[in-house]
Amino acid sequence: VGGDARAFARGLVGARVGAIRRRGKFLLFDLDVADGRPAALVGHLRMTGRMQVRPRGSAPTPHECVALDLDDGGTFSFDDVRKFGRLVLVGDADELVGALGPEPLGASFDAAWLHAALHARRRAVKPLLLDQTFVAGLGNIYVDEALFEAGLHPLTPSNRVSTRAAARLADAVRGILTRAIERRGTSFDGFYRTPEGRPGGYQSELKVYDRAQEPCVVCAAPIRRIVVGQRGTHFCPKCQRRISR
DNA sequence: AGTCTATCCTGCCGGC
DNA sequence: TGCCGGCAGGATAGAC
Repeated sequence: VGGDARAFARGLVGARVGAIRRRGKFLLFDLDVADGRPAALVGHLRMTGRMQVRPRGSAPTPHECVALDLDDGGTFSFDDVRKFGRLVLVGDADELVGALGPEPLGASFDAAWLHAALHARRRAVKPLLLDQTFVAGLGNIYVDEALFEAGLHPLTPSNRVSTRAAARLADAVRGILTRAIERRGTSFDGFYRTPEGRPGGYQSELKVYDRAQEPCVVCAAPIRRIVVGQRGTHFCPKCQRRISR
């Protein structure tokens, strides 16, 4: 979308796909090509993007933006209703990957690291967690859920998060992501689908996200919705105080 | 440097 | 009924 389609095609024709990796929310297709051509195809689904392989000659998906014929008879299809997604050729995928923060399910993401990293900045904790260069892979839904689980108000200054609260937050982030992956994602708005075309199941486990005015599952106080950094933000005013313990 | 704000895009929902 | 304004959100460019 918006790029130079001709150059995109020129860089891909004849390229061989090597490893396929994920880093944060990015999908990386390493390309085995020589002579200075782009070395990786980088994809991002953003809100509504979908990638799938359909039989060559089959009907394009409703909002197909890119179709790439593969040599095994399939067609790689990138479909995106809102055109927020990206599919870009880059020379060095490690450049992009290196700019991202640690993987929240990786070994380096733990309570001690998180506490130190939070205290190295002075920013509201929610926008910081959404910053992909701080931690890679967290989106709006899971940040709201993690902050609730940790009992942290979304506007808490990052350098005021206590050691104990940072430990709760690290546990919450890992637990929620692990559970959400088990349930194959969150499909509350009808957009997100698994590669098999089925909705995920985590939406039924959401405790604050999209639950404004509904009772908190812990204390029954009405869940509040505010806007933080242009993002809808949901929290329990009783369970998530501004001062962390 | 670090932090904040506007922008992209379109299907859906609520209000009149 | 039908129309239309407003809302949702990840990343990024540009502003301060």
